[in-house]
Amino acid sequence: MSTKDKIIQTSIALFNQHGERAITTNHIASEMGISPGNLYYHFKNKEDILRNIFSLYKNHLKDNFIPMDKKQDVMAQLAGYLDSLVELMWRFNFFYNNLTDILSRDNELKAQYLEQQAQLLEQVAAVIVGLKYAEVIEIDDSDIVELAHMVKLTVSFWTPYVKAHSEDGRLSKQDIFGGIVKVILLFKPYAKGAGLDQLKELQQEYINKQLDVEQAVA
Amino acid sequence: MSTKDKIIQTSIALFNQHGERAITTNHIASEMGISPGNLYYHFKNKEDILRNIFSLYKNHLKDNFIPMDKKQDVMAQLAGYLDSLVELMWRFNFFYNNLTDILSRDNELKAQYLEQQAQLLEQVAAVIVGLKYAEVIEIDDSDIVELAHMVKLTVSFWTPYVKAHSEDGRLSKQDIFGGIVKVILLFKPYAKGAGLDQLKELQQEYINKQLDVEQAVA
DNA sequence: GTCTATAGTTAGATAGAC
DNA sequence: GTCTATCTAACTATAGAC
Repeated sequence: MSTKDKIIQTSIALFNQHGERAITTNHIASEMGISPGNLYYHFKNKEDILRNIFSLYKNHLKDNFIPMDKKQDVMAQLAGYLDSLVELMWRFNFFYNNLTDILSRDNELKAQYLEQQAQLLEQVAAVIVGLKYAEVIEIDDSDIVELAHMVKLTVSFWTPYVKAHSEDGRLSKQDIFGGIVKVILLFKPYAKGAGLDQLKELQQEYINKQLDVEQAVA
Repeated sequence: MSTKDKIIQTSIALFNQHGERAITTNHIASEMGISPGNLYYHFKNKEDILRNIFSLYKNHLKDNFIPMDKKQDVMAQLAGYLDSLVELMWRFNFFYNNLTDILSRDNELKAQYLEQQAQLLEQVAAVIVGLKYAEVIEIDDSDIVELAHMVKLTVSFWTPYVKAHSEDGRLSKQDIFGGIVKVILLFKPYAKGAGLDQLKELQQEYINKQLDVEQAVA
């Protein structure tokens, strides 16, 4: 791995462990065993590192949140989206913990974030519409965007919520599954008939993952 | 107002405007026209100020989130709780924006927060139970705590969510009403019959407040 | 591409006079 | 209770050698 990539990966790991605020460029360099000067050869400043991390975040969503295929099984696609969200919430959890601060310090990043989130809202709304047309759920059209916001809010802030409620402020991968259980909870009261049973089953899968002690804490 | 109280009020105002991270003890003193030394006469350090602000937060909830009276109108009591949440979300919005950081820096505050939030969870669950017994909503007992968590998550992180999505990163009091609309949205799909109509009406009230340009931006 | 050394800045906090 | 002066520590970033 190139030094540049290693700086990005080390930064993500340290930010997730200790929080973006607590980690300085010196900490990152020190953890890697390189000099601060070398870090600044590869990145203009800390914001430059954060922008590169955000690119990874964007790409993850671009690669995994592809539009629904109406000919395929809707529930299987939903499960795929939820799995990709698990990865997102785990890998970039530091980002949500300091979202307001990070965005307020960098207007360019903020602009990118706004654009990306607007697109994500569309995509989430499209999934809800897909569930509606597949008759998994029944929902007024006027509530679709509102529900999409709630899904986004939950995905974004589940990890800070868990951290705030854990004694040591730490997060395990299993905690993430609890967030997915909450996302499914958002859909569940709109479900009917066979759709309700499917959602309950899917929710139970994530409840099991959440409780599974065998689960690796990567 | 005593200098001590004025420091607390000024801190809240500055933290809400610029974020807790961006505001130093010097900024607070300067804004008040007092010396940094004077500020440190009244407070041991920045965390000491934050603990005092958290006391106000706790007291607000203690005074406004009193247990439901089953003999009184359930919907009226719900409306009262929601109004007190508006105040909470507005007045202490800086706190949620930096929740992870603030709690990770002060173990004593963290302990207080954990205790307070555990109690709040009970109270929110009790309200949901109240809505169920008043037959406003219909919900499985196993979902009540999950839904209570979602209410708490929404109340806590609605303001960071709005800030992250606003061009200038600023928040107006009207934005808060949008969060209450989301809380009601959480209940709505569980509602039935007359209860559904009442919830829709209540939600519409907050939608109107959200859109009302006359609303003061205190 | 990497290092050492360090400049420049700011935040947090204290000492001691009034 | 309030001020001035100041110190320490830490963080960001750069210069210049290798």
